[in-house]
Amino acid sequence: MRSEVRKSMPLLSISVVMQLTDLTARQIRYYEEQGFITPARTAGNQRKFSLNDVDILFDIKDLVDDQMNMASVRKIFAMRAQQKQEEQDNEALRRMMREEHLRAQRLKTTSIRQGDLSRFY
DNA sequence: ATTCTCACA
DNA sequence: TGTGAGCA
Repeated sequence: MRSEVRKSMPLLSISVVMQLTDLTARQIRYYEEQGFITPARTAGNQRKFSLNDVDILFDIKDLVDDQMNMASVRKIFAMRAQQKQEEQDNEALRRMMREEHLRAQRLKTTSIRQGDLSRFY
């Protein structure tokens, strides 16, 4: 259909695309470099974007935003996990120290000889 | 005035 | 990705 032709017609300057997509010129050029869009060029080597290009840029932007959100979520989860891990480690350490303390007291008050005590380890 | 490529105190 | 340089 001719709509594809229209959508692919190169007529937007980079400044217009910037305003439309809220992306920086740097980003737009970078995405082209990555092969996501293939804007046409004028005789003066200036980019001319089609509506399809803009459409793709919107998609890319959404994906990038999602990635950032995921990164944020991961950070939060990682911090929580780390915090819990530290709490568990601390608790484990306390238990060990308490065990040590009790054992030391048993050694002090018990009449069992060292040799026999080894059976409990 | 705009955009382009290239490069990095 | 930002940003500034030097062109077209």
